[in-house]
Amino acid sequence: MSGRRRTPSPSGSFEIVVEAAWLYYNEGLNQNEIARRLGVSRASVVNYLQEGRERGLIRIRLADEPFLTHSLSLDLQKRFGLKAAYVVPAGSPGDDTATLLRVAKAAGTWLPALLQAGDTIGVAWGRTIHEMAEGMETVPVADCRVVQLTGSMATPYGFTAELCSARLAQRLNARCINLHVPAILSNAALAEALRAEPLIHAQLHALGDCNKAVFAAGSCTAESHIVLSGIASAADIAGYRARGARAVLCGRFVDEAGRHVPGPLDDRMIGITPDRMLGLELGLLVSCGPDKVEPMQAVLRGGYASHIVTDSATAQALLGEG
Amino acid sequence: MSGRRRTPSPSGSFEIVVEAAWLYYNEGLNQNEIARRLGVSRASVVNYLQEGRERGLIRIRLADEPFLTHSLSLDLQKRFGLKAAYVVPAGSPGDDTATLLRVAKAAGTWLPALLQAGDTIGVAWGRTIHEMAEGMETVPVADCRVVQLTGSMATPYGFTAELCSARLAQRLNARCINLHVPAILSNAALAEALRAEPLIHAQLHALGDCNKAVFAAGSCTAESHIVLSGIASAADIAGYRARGARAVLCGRFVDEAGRHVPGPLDDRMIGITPDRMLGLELGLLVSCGPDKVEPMQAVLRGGYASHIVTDSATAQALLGEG
DNA sequence: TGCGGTTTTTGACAAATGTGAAGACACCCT
DNA sequence: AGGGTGTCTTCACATTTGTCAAAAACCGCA
Repeated sequence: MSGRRRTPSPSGSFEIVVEAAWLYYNEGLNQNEIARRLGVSRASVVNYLQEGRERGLIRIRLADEPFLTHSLSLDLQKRFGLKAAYVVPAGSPGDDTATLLRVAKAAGTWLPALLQAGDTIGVAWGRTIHEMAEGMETVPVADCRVVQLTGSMATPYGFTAELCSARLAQRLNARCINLHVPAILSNAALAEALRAEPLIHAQLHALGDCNKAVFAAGSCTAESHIVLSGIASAADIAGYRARGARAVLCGRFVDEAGRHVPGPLDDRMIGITPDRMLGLELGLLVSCGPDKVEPMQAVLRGGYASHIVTDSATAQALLGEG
Repeated sequence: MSGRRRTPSPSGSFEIVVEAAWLYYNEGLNQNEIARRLGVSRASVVNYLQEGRERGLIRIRLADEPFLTHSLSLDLQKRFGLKAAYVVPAGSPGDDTATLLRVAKAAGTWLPALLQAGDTIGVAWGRTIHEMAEGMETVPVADCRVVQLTGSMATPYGFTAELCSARLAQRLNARCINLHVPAILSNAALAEALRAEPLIHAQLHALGDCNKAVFAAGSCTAESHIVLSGIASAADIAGYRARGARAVLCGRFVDEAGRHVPGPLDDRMIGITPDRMLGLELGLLVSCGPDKVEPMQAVLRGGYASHIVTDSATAQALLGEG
């Protein structure tokens, strides 16, 4: 749990680390007894255990059940026709970052249970998704692919669409299929030309192989990610909003019922379209925060999600209105 | 991990337990910080965490990988054509009970990963199997059934075939199909009559639905379980052994190549036969100890197992001879 | 409102765990 | 052989965690 420790290197024999960890976690001995049995000082036992934790030998997690069977979970499930809803406690209200990290963490621990060997998982872009991939443990999924659902974009934050998918792929020991093009081009002709490029074409084609997807709901306001990252201008947003857009899903605008709201940007964008995100085996919506309530509702009504991860305050808000 | 604690009851709100556990295990705060945040004494935090552990909210386990990728594991896998081999460190040599508990524990943590929704799991009888079921955490598997592969028997130990399957079913939240008849009758006619009983017949029929099985290898000697529990006499064993029997699999005798060795007891026994244990999706052999080396080799050669759990000393012995 | 009985919380102490600097050890290079 | 270099271990101390008995809060009931 606590901070860095131990002398540098990866240490000699792993055997003894395993033995110490076994005695400590499986047999419940304390460090003194272990030290005696192994014939080393207790401090060494501390080091072995530390190394075990660092190397991922020791896995500590909270059970999923309490979060899945919470009354808010069941309500969300029923209201929006979901297969399951993971609701984490909101924690300190006001601290949006803390809550976001909780939701991301929860998504990261839950995700492996939702995957199977052979899956192809589409991944969207966003802070939550990024934190999810970053913070999760490595859990190999056999014969698995991760594909990037949207093109790249200028990054006002420290992460990119590539990073989201690459990191997740790494965590799952999956092959990563990136989409090495900008999310938006300055004109439709160029976008069209790029889409026709063999390499890009193949990558876009791979999107059709996705049987599962992980995404967030983006807000459709002047402060949204999509504006800050330069995909759309505040004017664009205003225009879309006037035409009913209430959420952003993988860069595309959708209205309050989750229907795609086409517009001037579509032709210039490269990435998955909403129609292709319907009917997947798994659609995992990972989002939270008061500003995401409206977009989440839109995405949920559109039927894009079969599963959701959020916090209790957001869940309450989702259920409260309408 | 440590001993009993806390005042009796199941405590009021679970919310705060979850919150404390989240802060402690997911966010790495120490108990003082948590106490401050929650506005309670640190002692209360200790109690919440204790309760979380008791209620199964907090799951601590060692990763499977090190045990599956150990060189002995790979050797076993290759030598006996297994899909995977879980080899735990032998620990204190000479202390057979300690090793058996390790193997049982390992089997219990590994098993859920080998199961899927919809499985029907056949379960044999034995100390190892019993300890496995007893010591494992509850991990619900959807739409799952556990069936008892052998009839019941007098119990010189504290457990029965019923208990093995019942407890495992409980751990997996599975339906349990018991076989409420003696494993052995005093004469073939009676056994025949029992087998024809509608209720028993249906239960025996259910054995055919098993797609997975968990079993141990029994030794074929005068000291074996099968003698101590009164199924066979020392004389029976001697006879079978003279005819090549080297192991006991679910109460039936098999030779060094794992072929069924028929004999006088078969007609009087009620339970699965070796031929029906071949070709399952999963055959999990869980055994260890020097006396089990010969029987395990027989069972492995017979192709009954696709997966195995054992300790490193036993693994070495299995590989060493022949 | 006051009173047994019970559950929950807490403060003070005890035990277990974590840390940093110093020491031991092995290995390699000359 | 000698000395440098890096790893691994250990000692002495700091921090964190666990325990117990006593106090506080709670609850139903007269």
